[in-house]
Amino acid sequence: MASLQSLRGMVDLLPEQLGLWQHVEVTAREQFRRSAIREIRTPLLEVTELFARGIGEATDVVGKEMYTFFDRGERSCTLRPEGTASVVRAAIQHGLLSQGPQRLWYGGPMFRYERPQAGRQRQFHQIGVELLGFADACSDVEAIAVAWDLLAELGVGGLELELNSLGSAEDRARYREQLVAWLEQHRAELDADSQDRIHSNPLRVLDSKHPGTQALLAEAPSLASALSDASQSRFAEVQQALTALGIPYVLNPRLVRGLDYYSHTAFEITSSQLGAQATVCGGGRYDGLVQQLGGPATPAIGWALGMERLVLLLSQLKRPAAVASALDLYVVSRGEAAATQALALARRCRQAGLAVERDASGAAFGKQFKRADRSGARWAAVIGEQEAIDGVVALKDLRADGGEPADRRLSPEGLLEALGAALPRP
RNA sequence: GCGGGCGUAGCCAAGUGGUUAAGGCAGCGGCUUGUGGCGCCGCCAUUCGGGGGUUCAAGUCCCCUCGCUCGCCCCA
Repeated sequence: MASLQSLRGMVDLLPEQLGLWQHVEVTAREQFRRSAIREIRTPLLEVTELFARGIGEATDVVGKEMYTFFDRGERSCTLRPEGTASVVRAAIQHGLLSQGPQRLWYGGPMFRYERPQAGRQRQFHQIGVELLGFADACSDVEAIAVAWDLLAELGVGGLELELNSLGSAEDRARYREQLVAWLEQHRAELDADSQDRIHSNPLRVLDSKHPGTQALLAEAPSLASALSDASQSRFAEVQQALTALGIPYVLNPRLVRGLDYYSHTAFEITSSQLGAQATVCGGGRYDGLVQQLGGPATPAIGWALGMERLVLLLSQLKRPAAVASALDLYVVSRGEAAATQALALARRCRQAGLAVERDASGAAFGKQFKRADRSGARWAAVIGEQEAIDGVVALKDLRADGGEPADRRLSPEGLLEALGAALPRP
């Protein structure tokens, strides 16, 4: 293969596919606008330390999945593997939090060095929401509802909301001790991966898919029983609010999530139609992160949604979202003088708001009309040698049946007027 | 990082050791130098991801390599 290719796991998005993407983006923007959530954009590249401190040194993301390199100033830089740490960094850096709670969303590419598979790429795209400075249980549910309603609005069905509580930082620390002690006692019975995680990331052992380990875990101390009374009643509040909003959920006590910063509410929205990578949207509460990154103590909740996975679901739908506004006008011409007039006409019509394509081939009219037909345009404007001399254009309705020559001859302004009347104006 | 599957044209794809690499879509040209959708005709892979080997003979078998893909892992 002599020609150059994109890097493994880095995919091109072609015009044909982008109709769906743009539909998602427009719908999401509208959902955020209604939800009083404002956009924030942060750099794709950050100092490595941000992610190491924010996400956690022991996590897989930081430990083995980051695109990290030294720049010319010998600073260690990393392509962002997720969005939350950057948003929090930006909020701290610009004093946003001293202006009160922040309701923010972001979107764009993320990078993780993993083996690609269905629903997993090295460069992928997320849309995410971060509510900074919101402590109450209803805010957790508000965040979840924004995601849930966005997916509903897009018409994605068959989704499941999985829910768990990781408790407060103290609960988690206490439980961690219990769990490590128990795991140590049963070390020999665990699978190799889980053995490695006993000290580095014991909670993840709970989510092991190894059948033997799972069977054994039935006997392990449970996270739920380690929650303080306050944490438990907080979790109950979240569940009540979800019920009040009519959002169905299932409790998943094994849901711990891979990033260190989560506490209390953790959730994932999954689909059975995505293959092994079933999570479309995942998130949770991260009350400690802002302070950990040097900001004021700030409770927060957020989520991220995988664009590729969402688009995958959408493209499986029977009724794919209506895309691509067709062309209004296709301009056909023949001869040098006509080409200039065709260009001028196309430009004039574009200035008036019409979608116009001009055939630049100079080929036989038969060919040009074939392309005009395929372009999906509603009308064709014809400028041949005779029209060029007379300073007129012939207008032809491409939705009419036959192949008879266009008979309406109009001045350019007359054509504009005729089309303006025929087309619905926004 | 570890397993499985697969690489034939822009896309889909037949071909399972015998030599002229089916077919379809798209594209291009013509029937039709000034008028589209249908139809018909023609063109479009000196070569089967790349390299080496076995053989009289390799797209077909073997080895290596690159890539894609699915899964493990992890997560969006």
